[in-house]
Amino acid sequence: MAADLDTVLGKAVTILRSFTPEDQVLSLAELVRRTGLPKASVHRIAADLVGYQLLDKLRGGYRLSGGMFELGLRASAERTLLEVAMPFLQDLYERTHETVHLGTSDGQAVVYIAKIGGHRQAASPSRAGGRMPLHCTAIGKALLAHADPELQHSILTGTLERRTPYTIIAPGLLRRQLDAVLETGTAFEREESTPGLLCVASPVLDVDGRTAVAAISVTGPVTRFRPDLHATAVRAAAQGVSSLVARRGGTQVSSTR
Amino acid sequence: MAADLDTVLGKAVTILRSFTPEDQVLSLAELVRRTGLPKASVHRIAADLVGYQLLDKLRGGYRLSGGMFELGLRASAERTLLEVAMPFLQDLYERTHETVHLGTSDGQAVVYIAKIGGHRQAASPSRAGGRMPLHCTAIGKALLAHADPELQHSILTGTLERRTPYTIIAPGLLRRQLDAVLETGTAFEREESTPGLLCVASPVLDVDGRTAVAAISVTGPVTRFRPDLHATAVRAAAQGVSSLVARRGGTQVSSTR
DNA sequence: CGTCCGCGTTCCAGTGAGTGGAACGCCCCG
DNA sequence: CGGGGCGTTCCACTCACTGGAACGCGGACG
Repeated sequence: MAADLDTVLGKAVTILRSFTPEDQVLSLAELVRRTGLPKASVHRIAADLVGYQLLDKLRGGYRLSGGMFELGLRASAERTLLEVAMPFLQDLYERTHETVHLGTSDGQAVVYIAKIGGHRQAASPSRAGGRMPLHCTAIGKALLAHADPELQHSILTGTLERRTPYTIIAPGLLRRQLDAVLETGTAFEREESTPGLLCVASPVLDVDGRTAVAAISVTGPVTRFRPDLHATAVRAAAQGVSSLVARRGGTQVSSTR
Repeated sequence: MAADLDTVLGKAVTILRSFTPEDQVLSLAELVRRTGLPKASVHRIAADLVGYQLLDKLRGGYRLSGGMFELGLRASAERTLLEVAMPFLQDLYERTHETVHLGTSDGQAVVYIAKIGGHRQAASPSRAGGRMPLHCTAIGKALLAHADPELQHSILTGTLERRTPYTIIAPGLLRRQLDAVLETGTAFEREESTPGLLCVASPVLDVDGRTAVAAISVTGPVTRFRPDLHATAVRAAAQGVSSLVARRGGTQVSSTR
């Protein structure tokens, strides 16, 4: 795990990794502090990295460069949905500090792939691998809205399980909500699956911009959670994942580890 | 330019760079061939890179890993619109083999920021820095559709310059096209600015998902170009840029080089 | 004005990390 | 069985990398 600090490569990687989304530009001294490496070494290696277009040197410090960005993009293709999504989920959690979920459909129900945060609320059946009905979760609605007509029909005409007093069991209302999802790109849930919990979700779309590969959501307690405030952040994250997943066909959901 | 091949770092970078979107997985032998480095060195360095989570080793070869991807994402924030967009423009060009444009609005007209391809058609006023009216180009329409009402109004009620027999000069029709852009995320142009040229464009949206930061387009000759075939690719590229530009406020259009 | 501090840069002699040619084992194919 | 391509391992040489130290600069402070 710990990058080997006794090799050039290890030092270089350590330097590159000490940049964070918060601190884009780091001075030499700051790099020395963060990495614990000798000043001269950091100076030399950073200079080399600039030469290799992995860092930009600007007055005031260094910055990860466009070359680095491009290299990362190349890595995004052929990547697993989870791998691509994870940074976005992290980011989303940083912004909202509420529980973040990534989920797909197995054709009948929501299947949760990943969950971040949620120190506050224990458990919920949303642990990775957990399942929940499509009709009463934000992720489910986001997926269902983009699902093929048959699935929609079978869900809408089937029994809509009542999980809470607020679960929507009227097909007409649900239908209208799904239409709204297509228009706004955002799905909501208000205590429809678990009392006290609100949720916003956005679909991760395939290249065609129609079929949903997965959906991302943010969940929080009725007491303080304002779903609409996070709607754009959720949508942005979902779009980000969409655009990266979309490149080059392979939509393998699970890791081949 | 040429990465220094006599240093560990240089070799490592060379190895990383020899992965392309087409060839995701490279065998050791293939890496040796591409880099021209001695087999033993490639083997050792690749192994190290795996240790640093920059490469995955899987049966059959190596692959840029999730760690690499994440590092690239970090580099995307604080990046210039052009820098972020460029890889997507490249990719779009690879797919379509038609002229690709990136453009913004300066509040009155389209300003072209970048252009790729177009060996076939000479010039056009679209060279980076060039300007074109908003009402008769696909990029212009994409931008205008998301512009604030005042700008829309002033353009629609002003004189719509007739550049070709096909230029749309009826405010009503233009208005309807702009509405369509908002719905579909795609803007079209058919010989409205230059005889013989068709164009598809999609807006690069800001975090809020409403205001357009820029737009991306693909242009081709009437003779063979099928705009609708490329619509999804263009939209995907634009969304990709959107999601990356959206992270962390700074939308600086030009480079600070 | 002098002093001090933090930062970036440069120097340089010592040395061990990196080097790469070569040899090895494996598998597939003819 | 022999040949070729591939991944892996070995190892003695050496030169690229090391990092402590010294330097120059600019800004803050008294």
